Amino acid sequence: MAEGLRERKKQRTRQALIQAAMRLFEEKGFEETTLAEIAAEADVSTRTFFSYFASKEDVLFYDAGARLEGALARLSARRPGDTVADLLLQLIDDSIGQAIAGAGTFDAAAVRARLVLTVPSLQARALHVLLDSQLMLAKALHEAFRDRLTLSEAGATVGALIGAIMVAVMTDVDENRSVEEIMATVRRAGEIALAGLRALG
Amino acid sequence: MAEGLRERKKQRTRQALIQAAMRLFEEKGFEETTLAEIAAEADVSTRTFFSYFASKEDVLFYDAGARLEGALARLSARRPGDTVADLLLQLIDDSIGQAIAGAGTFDAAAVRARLVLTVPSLQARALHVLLDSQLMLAKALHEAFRDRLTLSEAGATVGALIGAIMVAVMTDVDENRSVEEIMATVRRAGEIALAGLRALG
DNA sequence: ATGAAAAACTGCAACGAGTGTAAAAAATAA
DNA sequence: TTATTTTTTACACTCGTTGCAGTTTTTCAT
Repeated sequence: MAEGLRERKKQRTRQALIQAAMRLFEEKGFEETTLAEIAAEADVSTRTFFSYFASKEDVLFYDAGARLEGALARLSARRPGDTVADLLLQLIDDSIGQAIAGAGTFDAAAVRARLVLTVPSLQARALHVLLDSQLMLAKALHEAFRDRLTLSEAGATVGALIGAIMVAVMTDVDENRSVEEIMATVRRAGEIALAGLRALG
Repeated sequence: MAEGLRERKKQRTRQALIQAAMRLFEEKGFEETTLAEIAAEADVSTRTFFSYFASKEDVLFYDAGARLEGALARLSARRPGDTVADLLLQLIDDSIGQAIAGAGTFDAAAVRARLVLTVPSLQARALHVLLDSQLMLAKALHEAFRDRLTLSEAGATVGALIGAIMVAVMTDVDENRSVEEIMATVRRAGEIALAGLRALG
């Protein structure tokens, strides 16, 4: 773990950039925050920002990789008795759990959610990140259920579940529904998407 | 229909911009094509481009609005006997039909498909356009089946169907599957996503 | 037709994101 | 310490995008 000073310093710079960016995005909005400001706040040159993140948008999704890793681990830890639907619904529960857990303190997830809902370019980027995740999840699901699901079928399954939840939640958001209502919608969307799976076996 | 010279000229300029852009994207790639080149090819100033399209990416999706209109019309033309699943699968058939119909001549859809699959920013933008469409479709589906589907449920249904197809197709694309295989996957994904709907009634 | 009003187009200046490059600074290994 | 490797920095440049002010084109009432 002791990776040497160089590595530690890089992690510190990365964290500084993330925190500076999140703070500024929260405070003045995404488009109103300039890259120069983020770099200044993190005390590095503007150029250096780009050796840590490929774009201004990427900072916001700094933990996407870790999140995905967790989900993939869940899938590969499938126990013989688990059904496809059970395993996937577990993933959803996990995500909701994480969201609730982070509801105290300074919540990066909340800032991100607000930004993604209001800034078109961020929404687009979020969808792109989500698609990549779904492809990986599909692969993992296929591995976990080699006997029952082709890769395409695993893709359809993951896509149906995530797609159902995402669109249902967005309609709720458009209608200014409360958090409780949205949570209920997530459940219901999961049912709708996976009911077929149970029916088809 | 005769909207006057002004309107006709605007349509011509719009078409010129679209064709110039598509030709250049096809020829040299999206990122390699500069806005100045597109404008020059269409014989307008760079500045004028932006009174027709909000961004370079938007040109590629010039027909998204019309496509969506068509789908929405289909939904509102629901006849009393139609089930939700039938109506939605009809939409899918329509889209496939259009894709095949356009397979001759200079195919804008094919160019767009290739670009969307290879240029990350375009993929993100496409997903964003698709999400918006899904939200509208959900609203229309809700209107068409007021008695049976809440708005959230309509969202979940549309999201499940489109999500299933999209992710399944993308896994196929990643695996270099043939067009025939992909078409089969679309069918199968539709089944998986909507089987639950039939089961739930 | 003619001139005023509205709409569209243009050139120009400016800003910010992102990239290539070469030099400076910092960390590592010897 | 010195030599080597990695990281950071400054600088210059391209490109997408926007605001603005002035010019051209179309419309429309007379």
